[in-house]
Amino acid sequence: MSWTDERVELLKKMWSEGQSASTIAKELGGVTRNAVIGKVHRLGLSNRAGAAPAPAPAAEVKPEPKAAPAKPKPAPKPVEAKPDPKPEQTPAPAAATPATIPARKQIIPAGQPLPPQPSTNEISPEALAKVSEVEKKAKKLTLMELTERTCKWPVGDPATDDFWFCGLPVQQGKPYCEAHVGVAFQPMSARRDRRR
DNA sequence: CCCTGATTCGC
DNA sequence: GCGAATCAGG
Repeated sequence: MSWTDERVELLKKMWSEGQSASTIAKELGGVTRNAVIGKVHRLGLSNRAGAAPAPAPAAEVKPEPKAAPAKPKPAPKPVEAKPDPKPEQTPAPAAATPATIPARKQIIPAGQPLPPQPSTNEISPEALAKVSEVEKKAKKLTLMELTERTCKWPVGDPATDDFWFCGLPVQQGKPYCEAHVGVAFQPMSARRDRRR
C-alpha cells in the first residue's frame, strides 16, 4: 500500500482526532502503526495540532521575546490590497471545533446477544460513577476494531448508530476495562479494595 | 505484558 | 519517502 492522497487525508483526520497510530493503521489497513507514525512525522504533524489548541490567552508564556518566525504554515496568500467588498470571509469564531468529535457514523449489525447490561442497582455507586466517567474517555470502537485486549463493553443502543464499544485497555485476562469489570462482576457483597 | 509515540537508518 | 527495528515511557 502506498500513501495516496486519500489515505494521507484519513491519516491526518484521525490523527488530529486523537486516534492512536495503531488504530489509524488498522483503519487504513496495509500498514503498521510504525508506518503511520513515520508518516505522521514526515508530514510534520507529530504534534497533535490538527485542530489546534487555541492557546489560553492568559496562561500563555512565550519565553522568546524575539520575533515569532518559523511558523509551519503562516503564509496566507499575500492577497491584493482590497478593502474587500465581499462579505465572504467571516472571522469564523470557532474555525476548528476541537471538543466534540463527530464520532464515526457507522451501522453496526445489531441483533447479537450482548453482555448483560447490569441493572442500575446492586452496584456500588463508585463503580457506576467510574463507568460514566470512563465513557468519556472511551475509544468508541466499532465491533470490528475490538481486539483481545480492548474493553468489549457496549454503550448505547445497538439499534442506533449511537452505539460503540468502550475499547479501553482491558484488565489482564478480562473482557472489560477496569471500570467495566467493576460493574460487570460484582462479587455479590464484598467489594474488595481494588488497586491496580 | 500490554500499550503509546519517537527515532534511527537501511532500503 | 518509507517503515521495521528499536528506544523510551505508561
